[in-house]
Amino acid sequence: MVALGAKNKGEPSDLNLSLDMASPVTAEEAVTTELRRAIREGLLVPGQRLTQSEIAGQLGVSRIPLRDALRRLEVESLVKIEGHKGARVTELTADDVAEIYEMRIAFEAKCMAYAVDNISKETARILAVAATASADNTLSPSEAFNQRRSFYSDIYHHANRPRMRRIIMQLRDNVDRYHLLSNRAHAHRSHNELADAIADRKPSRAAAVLVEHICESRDDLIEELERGQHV
Amino acid sequence: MVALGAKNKGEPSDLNLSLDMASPVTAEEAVTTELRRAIREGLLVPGQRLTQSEIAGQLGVSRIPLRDALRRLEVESLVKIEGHKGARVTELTADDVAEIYEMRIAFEAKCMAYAVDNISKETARILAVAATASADNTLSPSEAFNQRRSFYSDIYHHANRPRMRRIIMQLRDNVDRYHLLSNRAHAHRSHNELADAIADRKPSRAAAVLVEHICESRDDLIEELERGQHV
DNA sequence: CCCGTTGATGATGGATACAGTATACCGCGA
DNA sequence: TCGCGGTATACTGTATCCATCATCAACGGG
Repeated sequence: MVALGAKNKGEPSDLNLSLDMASPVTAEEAVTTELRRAIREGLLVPGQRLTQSEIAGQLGVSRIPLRDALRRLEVESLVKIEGHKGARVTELTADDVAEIYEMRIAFEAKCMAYAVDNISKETARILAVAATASADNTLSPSEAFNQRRSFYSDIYHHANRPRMRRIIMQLRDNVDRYHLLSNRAHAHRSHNELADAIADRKPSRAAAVLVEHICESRDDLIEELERGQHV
Repeated sequence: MVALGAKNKGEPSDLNLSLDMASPVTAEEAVTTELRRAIREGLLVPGQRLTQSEIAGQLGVSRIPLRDALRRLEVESLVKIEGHKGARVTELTADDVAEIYEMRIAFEAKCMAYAVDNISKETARILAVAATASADNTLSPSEAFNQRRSFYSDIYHHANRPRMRRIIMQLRDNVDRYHLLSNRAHAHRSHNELADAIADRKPSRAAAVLVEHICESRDDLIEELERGQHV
């Protein structure tokens, strides 16, 4: 079950993947979760070829559940499956990133406002604490990322928009993997402002702060992407 | 290859499905398209159980491509797959519909404005003609529906927002199948207004007309749904 | 008479095996 | 030497088969 990257052929497939097999009912579910995580955290880099037998072997499962997982991830735009040619991790252009952020802004602003509008005073306090905590960068970058991710997931949960929340998280997954490069200078200040707005339960202010934060993040990423392309 | 509904067991599975096999490269692709169409057009009603062997047999394929298709449709929220229990066509509550429409309004308004902003004068004229044509109800309800659907798909294509467009079409698929019941009284007027706005190339006006149109459609559907629930 | 248990049945999830297609490599000819 | 064609290979797509789990009904006990 535990996996091992061994047969590097030419692609940089040094990935070591493993399934936890804790909660999921089916292997396909476990594979999907693991692959999604691997892509989000950059273990599977954009453009990388995903050979079915290879990945399946590394995960200790057959090709069937792996294919199911790939189909799902394709609808989530994390991989691209082509005819009889195979699957690859999707690559994003600057335009793609801009479009994704446009959608994120539209939905996340709504959800943030709804959430802050709905939550009780105690919940607001708890979430504000979580916001400041996720700004503390005493932990590793990837850990901090997961922290922030679950923080937003928690907040948006209170917006009572399950479908919108799901789309938001998918959109985040699509761009998050590119954020390994970006600098996170103003993240602290933004998150603290957001925590204040949440604690004070001011929906429109929270949404505004969030939008500004997302815009900064977007501009960083796009700049990084375009710089990388010019090289 | 041609299918035939025969073995009704208890569920109202009178469906007759068939694959065209024209363009698609893989059987899974054909199955996905056909199932999506069947769900959108109401051949597969919400809540209906989708037994793998049955559907696969009716489509003349094995269970494998069918399962792949189901996985995709699950991410699109058209079917719900549960553990070891099977797949069903998803049902929508009034809240779900409201949420979906909220997202549609946000995205479609943007796309309509972008599209009208981008298109040339000739394209505007062509699209306006298509808009009025799709309002002419000399053809069957389902035909009119597909006409409108492809009309919007065409327009949004000019918005240069491929991801947003894809999400929009998925959201439409999720609610369209409930529109068989709804009355389409004001559709004519709205579409004519929209055609004018497009022909005049006024983005904000086109978006406003569209939003109003979508809102009317939403209210019709929600009212219908709640009436159905109270019965 | 009711309820919990247990066995049978059917469907789903997964593995193995096979067919078809795209790609790469190699040889041939200009 | 370069371009082209053919074959060989490797991977994908699909079908068939097996294991596992859920559902339901019958049976026995309280």
